[in-house]
Amino acid sequence: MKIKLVKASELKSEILKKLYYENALSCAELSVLFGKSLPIIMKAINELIDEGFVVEVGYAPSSGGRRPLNYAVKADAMYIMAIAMDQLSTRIAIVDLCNRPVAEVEMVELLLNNNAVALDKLIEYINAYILKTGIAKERILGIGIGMPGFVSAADGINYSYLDAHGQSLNEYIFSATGLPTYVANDSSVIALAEQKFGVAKAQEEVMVINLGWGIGLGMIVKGEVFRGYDGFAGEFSHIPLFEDGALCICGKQGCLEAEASMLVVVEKAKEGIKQGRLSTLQSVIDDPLKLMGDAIFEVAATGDPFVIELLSDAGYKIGKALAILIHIMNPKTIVLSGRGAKGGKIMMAPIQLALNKYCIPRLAANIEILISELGFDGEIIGAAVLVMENFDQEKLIINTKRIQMNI
Amino acid sequence: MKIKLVKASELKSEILKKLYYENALSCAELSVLFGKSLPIIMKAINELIDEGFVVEVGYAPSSGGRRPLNYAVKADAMYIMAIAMDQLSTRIAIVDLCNRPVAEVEMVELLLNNNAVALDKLIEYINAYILKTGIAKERILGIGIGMPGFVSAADGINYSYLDAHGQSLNEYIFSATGLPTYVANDSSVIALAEQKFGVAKAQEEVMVINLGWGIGLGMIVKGEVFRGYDGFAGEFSHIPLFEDGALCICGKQGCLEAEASMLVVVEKAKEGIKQGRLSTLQSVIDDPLKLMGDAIFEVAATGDPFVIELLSDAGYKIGKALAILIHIMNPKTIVLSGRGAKGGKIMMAPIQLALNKYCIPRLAANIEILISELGFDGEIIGAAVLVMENFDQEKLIINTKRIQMNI
DNA sequence: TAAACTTAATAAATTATTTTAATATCTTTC
DNA sequence: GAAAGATATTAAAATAATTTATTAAGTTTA
Repeated sequence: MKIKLVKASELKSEILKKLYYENALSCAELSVLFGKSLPIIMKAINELIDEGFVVEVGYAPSSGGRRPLNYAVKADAMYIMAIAMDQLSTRIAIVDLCNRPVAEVEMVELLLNNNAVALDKLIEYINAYILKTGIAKERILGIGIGMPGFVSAADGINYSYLDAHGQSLNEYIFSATGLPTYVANDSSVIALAEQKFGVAKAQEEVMVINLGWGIGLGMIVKGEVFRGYDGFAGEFSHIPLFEDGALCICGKQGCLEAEASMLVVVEKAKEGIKQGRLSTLQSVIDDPLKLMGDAIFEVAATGDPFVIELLSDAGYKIGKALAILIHIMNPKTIVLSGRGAKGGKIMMAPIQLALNKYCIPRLAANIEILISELGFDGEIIGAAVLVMENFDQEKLIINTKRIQMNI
Repeated sequence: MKIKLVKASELKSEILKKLYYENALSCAELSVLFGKSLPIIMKAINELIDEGFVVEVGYAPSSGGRRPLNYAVKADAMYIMAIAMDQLSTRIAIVDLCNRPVAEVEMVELLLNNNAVALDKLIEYINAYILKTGIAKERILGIGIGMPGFVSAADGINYSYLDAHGQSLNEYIFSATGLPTYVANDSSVIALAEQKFGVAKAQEEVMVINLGWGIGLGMIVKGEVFRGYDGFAGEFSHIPLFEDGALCICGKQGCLEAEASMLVVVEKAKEGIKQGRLSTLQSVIDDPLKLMGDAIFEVAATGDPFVIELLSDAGYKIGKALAILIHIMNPKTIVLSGRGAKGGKIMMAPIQLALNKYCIPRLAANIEILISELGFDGEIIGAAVLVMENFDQEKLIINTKRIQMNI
């Protein structure tokens, strides 16, 4: 692993971040990781222990000498509020520094589309949840929010939903809750989670496909989330893919999303069953969208031919789009994530088929396609990571005082 | 501009690189650029002067105080061998540290396709050129080579041409010439040139389109050339773009290259004229490919309707491909470069037309499309940059000795 | 036109970092 | 199972970097 250059003044917060991501490390390991001498790492670690952020967690196995003492973040030193939104509903959680929820994750209905009060509703839910869990705001490091739409994480603006009258959502929510807030596109948040805690851990070149009601793309480039110049990179689902495809909500024809998203699969399923196709789905055909979506994966697992046909068709189309992505990005790994990751196993074969057809063999040869193990939790974990990514020395100092004041 | 963290042991070579890119800088500017204190920059600069790499170049205008003393690289301290290859011919140059050729640039015929002796021929040409110019090898920093094909710059291997029996081209050419050698894909080399010395100077998110016999893509991501995991990123011209397009040399159908490359434009021109289309191109229809290509741009500039129609058609198709690229990468700038950049002006309108049709408006809105001013020199300059990108403290020390030995 | 204000370069003092050496603890090998 | 080799931690010495203060040189403004 290449060493990460950090300024001396940022060393302590960078060590804390590293421990958050890596769980447990020894001083010697941190020394090589940061390219700093042992004494200076030692000093930083001891200060972090005194400040209540880090604890010793026993000895690691020896590799031929004295056993190294491992250090880890103190899980309950601080908490992180992690929020995962989609067009229909929003999940709210507070997790500790080991990403474990400290209270039940709450799911609330919150329609984003054409909803002028969505933002204020969200803030209500946030404040209510904090109150309910009884956790002091001073112990919460910040709020991370993954949300659909054209989101500029740098500016904190979502150009599609949650209008804060041109103001930054980060600032708006901060002033309404008192907590530092960071928003980002849902797919980029899921990519963060997969690269820090998921199947793509520590990998440098990863494309994470967010299979949901739409089809999103979170990109990891050179080991970091890539968002492009305006923050809109990874707008994968609306590239012109099929010459005479279905009409898309974006107004264009032939978008991937209009051909292969979970929404389309559900609708095709309904359509097919109405026209007499046999399927065990028949019993849930009048259920709301969300339940129908869940049912599809259950039924697929039991081998329902019609559903498998639908998922295969979607998979092949996703594969064609992936072929384009691979040509441009040449990633090492592609991760199928999001709520639709459950169907990943079934889609794998048609995706590979499409890659064989549309990819230059040399490019497709070494591609590794993985299915997320974080699944539905990915966006929550990613939202927490988002807060830690923005953690710096300044915040370390602020929160040190809070811990010592024993709030 | 954000500061660049460097290890103390690499400071001098990093300063030298910076001066190479920026032409002239004061100590105070370097101090903020590297986030180091003035005394330490001062010390490094004075050492570089003593070693013969840097010279004072007069005072910069004052911004309200004492006028800063500017420093620049000593242009003739060292030389760089820069080589630009395409499938048919190869240009060889030796440039000084201001990228000025110190002898006439030589163009030699060198077919890459199915040519087992191409590599050894290249080495012959290299050695002969050095001999001819009379420059001591010890004064040449290294050889940078831009070449078509699937090139892994990291491994120094071209999987398409110039087979060195699995060995690294970098090493093979080094052992045959005694000069450190760095190869890279031609389009990525052109992108380097555009970002360091061209219209995309210092920009962070740039897509450089290499319009040539094929259509290449060099990507600048986060201010650096992006090559992907295996080094094959930017394989732009073979994405599945047109459902029933022309057959491509890659074996697939509907590739951009098979529809819009200069090769295709030339062939369509010949075809059209044979079928009776009127054009001032008529007189050169039996000329070799290269001359015909040059003629196309000359004739286009005079307003030949048939040629403009052909270029517009190609432009529209390139625009459709750019739409895909923009959706995925969200760049700030797109640069039309390579030998076909001369036709950029004419292609601009149809490209914009295609973007309007195929791009989500928000993404296309702020895109800046520029035409290269480096033109045909781009690849040569980029090849020189490639050598400087690989310049480090170790090489600085080696070459300091050489300069002091007065070779 | 001189005083006040900026900016740049240099020197000395202070602070921070790394090396080196010493010690503690564990694994391997004879 | 003791001695040799390896790794981790701690302490002291040596080195390096930054801050601060000072001098120099130029601009702006009253």
